[in-house]
Amino acid sequence: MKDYLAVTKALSDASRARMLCALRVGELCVCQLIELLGLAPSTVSKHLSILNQADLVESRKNGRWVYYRLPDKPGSGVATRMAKEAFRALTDSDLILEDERRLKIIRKADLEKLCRRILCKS
Amino acid sequence: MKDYLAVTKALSDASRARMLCALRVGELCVCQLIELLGLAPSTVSKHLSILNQADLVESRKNGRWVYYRLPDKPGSGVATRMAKEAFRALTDSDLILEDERRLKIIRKADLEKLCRRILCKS
DNA sequence: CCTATATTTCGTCATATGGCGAACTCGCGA
DNA sequence: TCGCGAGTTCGCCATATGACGAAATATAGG
Repeated sequence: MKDYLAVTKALSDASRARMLCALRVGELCVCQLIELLGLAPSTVSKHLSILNQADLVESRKNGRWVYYRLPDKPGSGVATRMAKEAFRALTDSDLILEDERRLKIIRKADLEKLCRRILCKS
Repeated sequence: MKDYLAVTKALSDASRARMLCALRVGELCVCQLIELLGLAPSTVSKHLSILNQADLVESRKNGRWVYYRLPDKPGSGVATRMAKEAFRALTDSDLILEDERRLKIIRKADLEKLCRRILCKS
């Protein structure tokens, strides 16, 4: 029940659901997710921590940047199964489709410039 | 996204998850769920309302009693799919197994007596 | 009709959650 | 080694959530 609640609570937030869906294209840097969602860095970081504790994402540190991704070996646990259904439920969502469109642009941008842009905003 | 959030939020609470699992044995009267969970009638009613709005349960009124059940025709929507995974994740939970044990006793009890017992408690 | 009663609705409270900015951490480059 | 900067942690605030009891609603039975 504990695992189940961690996963379902993690999935039951729009921002976290958007992040998960975004990560289907491959691993993303935190600053790319910040740009996608338009939220404060601290907020995005917190969301990622919640997803991580529910085993819905994994992370990798590379220099100054931290990359998040969907689990490498999708296990047979609660997280994998529920995430799969979440994806199925959301792929047709306007919000998610719009995110995917913007993601293409964001991924093409240079990470250095992307991060600077976030700094200018705040 | 709206439907998705309604379903996942509804599923991400222990009491509501227990109710859903309990309803797998068949329809149950509100007072039976009150007895099972040990919560106040108003609290249980609120939970059922949330499950109902997410299309996770249906209700039927019969005289003084209201019966709740899992959807008759399990559609192909978000609710059905996510509920299925919830069941799969929880069937081995100690809490759910204990609930199933107690449910057998509760279902044998007379509804009149059961309701009176709740009144005495509160 | 009037009463008893199963359920729901409403108001209230304590806690949980999501958001932010400030301060901290840690790795890279000057 | 010093600072810059990406990411996290912390503290705070506003709102959402889950719990209860009291009051409202609806229905069976006298």
